[in-house]
Amino acid sequence: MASGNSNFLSGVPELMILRLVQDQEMYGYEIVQAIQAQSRGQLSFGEGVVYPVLHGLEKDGALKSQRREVGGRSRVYYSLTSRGVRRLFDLTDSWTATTQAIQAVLKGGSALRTV
Amino acid sequence: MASGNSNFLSGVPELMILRLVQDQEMYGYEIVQAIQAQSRGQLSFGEGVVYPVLHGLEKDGALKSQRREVGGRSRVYYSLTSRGVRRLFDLTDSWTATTQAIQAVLKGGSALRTV
DNA sequence: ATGGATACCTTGTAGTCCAAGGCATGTAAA
DNA sequence: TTTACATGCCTTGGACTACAAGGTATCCAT
Repeated sequence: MASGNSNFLSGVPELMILRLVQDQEMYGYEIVQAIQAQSRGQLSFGEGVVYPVLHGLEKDGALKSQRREVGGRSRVYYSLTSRGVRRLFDLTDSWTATTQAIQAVLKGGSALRTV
Repeated sequence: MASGNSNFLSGVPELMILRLVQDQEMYGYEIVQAIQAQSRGQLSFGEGVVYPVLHGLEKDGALKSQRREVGGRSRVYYSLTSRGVRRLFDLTDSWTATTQAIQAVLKGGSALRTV
């Protein structure tokens, strides 16, 4: 049910996916639900968001995939490559820096009052 | 000079603008520089970003404008309407909730380990 | 046998940032 | 004087991205 992801989410799916796959290899459908669960329903990226990002990351060499049959189900498991690890670090840094910068502006002109 | 705003910025210009104009009425060109200054160069939204957002917000009734001549310069000053105040509050809440949700996922499956 | 969950996928649309350009005025340097 | 730069407004075109919607297929429970 959870939906209505109002904005502020550009680039976030990629970051979330890389982070989740860092802990353990996962498949697309699982990732969709993990994001909902771990964000307590706040975030909800549909399969139309997740699958294209997975394919893009694999194409860029940040993820590697492995198709596997589990209980009569065909799943595509993804895991991080060394390149993906680097990418995750970079994105995390970028995320931190960006949110801090935004916070600085939200807080007010403290940077100006330093005069 | 400052540029290279890598991602994570969808909807952020609108939030920044509303927040800045909350403190004092400002004009477009001034806003462009204020964002750079207050974020210490981390954020940099060009005029091609700021002006359309200003026009959109005014069209939505969140901002009201007033053209004024200052030192032979023609400036368009923007200030918040009551609707803009409401919008700023909503966006700020949304921003906070979203970043916290993202943080929760970044931190790890603590939500799952609660089992 | 019907529906729902699982599991993969693609298409089209809409929204947003952004670089690049264009116009006009003031001021300072050359 | 003319050249350049900062100020100040604006729009256009492209590119990216989230998202809804739809499509296929299997399994399980009703």
